[in-house]
Amino acid sequence: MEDYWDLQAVVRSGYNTSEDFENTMNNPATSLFAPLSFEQDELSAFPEIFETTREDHFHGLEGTNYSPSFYPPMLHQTLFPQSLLISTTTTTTHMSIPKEVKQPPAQMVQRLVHQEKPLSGDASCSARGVDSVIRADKMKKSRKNQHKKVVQEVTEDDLSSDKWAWRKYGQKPIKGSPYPRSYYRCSSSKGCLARKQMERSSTDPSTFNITYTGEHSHPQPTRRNSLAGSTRNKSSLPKGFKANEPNKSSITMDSIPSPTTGSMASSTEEDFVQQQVSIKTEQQEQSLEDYESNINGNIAMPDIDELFPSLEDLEGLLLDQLNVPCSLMDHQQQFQAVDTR
DNA sequence: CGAGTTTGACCGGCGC
DNA sequence: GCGCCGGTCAAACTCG
Repeated sequence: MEDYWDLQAVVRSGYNTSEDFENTMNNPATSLFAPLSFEQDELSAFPEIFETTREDHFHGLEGTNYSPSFYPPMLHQTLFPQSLLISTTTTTTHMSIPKEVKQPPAQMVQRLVHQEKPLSGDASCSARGVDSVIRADKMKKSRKNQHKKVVQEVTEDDLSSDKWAWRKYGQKPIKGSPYPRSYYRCSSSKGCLARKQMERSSTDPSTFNITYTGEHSHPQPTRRNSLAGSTRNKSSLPKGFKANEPNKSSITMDSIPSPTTGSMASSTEEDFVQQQVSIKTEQQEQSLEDYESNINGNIAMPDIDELFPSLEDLEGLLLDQLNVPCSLMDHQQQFQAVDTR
């Protein structure tokens, strides 16, 4: 049961208040999928979670009917099995769902919310010649870009799932960390302001803390590292990071944890359901990525409703395969009611 | 030859 | 004002 703490953290992060969360936990249908209940002191142990609002997730999708947080936890985990990492201009959310969900919350919930200070106004450039002024101005522009920040903790396997093309432009030793931090910028488009910082976690060297700043000014490449002739950074691991590390293959759906692991006996029926849901998950993740990248690229997009299964479909899936009656429409209405408050 | 990486230098922010 | 620190630049280098 305790294996689900992170699941609840993710789901809870979609609620505006702890009260909303508790209400949902008390709903019989929802609690069916979220059997674990937190003690009050456990809830208060992670106040930062409640600072994260639904708008933080899937930023840019406002105004659409899409509202992923109303899925009950089991479905939420199934549909969005990895990190929810969308930030607004003022708040950054870091939600990491590890493949092995065995660790206590304190070890896993790290930096949840960042508040970036606005840059101080007219930082005058010390005159070291025209080049310095131009350079400083460039730097100022790029640093202005940092007001949007997304922090992600990933395993080495997940590094290869980054579909953007990055070019390394620096590496620095960081005080307090035995591992250097690498700096990358998007190499797909010249004017793209997207940046990425990668640093091996000092607490868990098998994972990396990745910070994304800025936004891509272009659609996502159809395939990762799709630059012509570029084969040099396939592993996405800088030299210093690769010591004793074999090249990892791309993430597969097989590696994504089952939401039922550890709490339900395995069976062929469940395997079938998991398989079907995994297929949907892969399609949905790709759809969401495409949608987000195309928003950035100002490309006309189909209605968001076309990208995800209807609630009726999901209800049918639950009923047919798990024999679990559940009214997701009620959940949606419940969360819409919360939204309008 | 083009694209990515390495690495020392430079810059601005911040705390003292 | 000074020094530390993180982020960036850019020349040199590497690789396919």
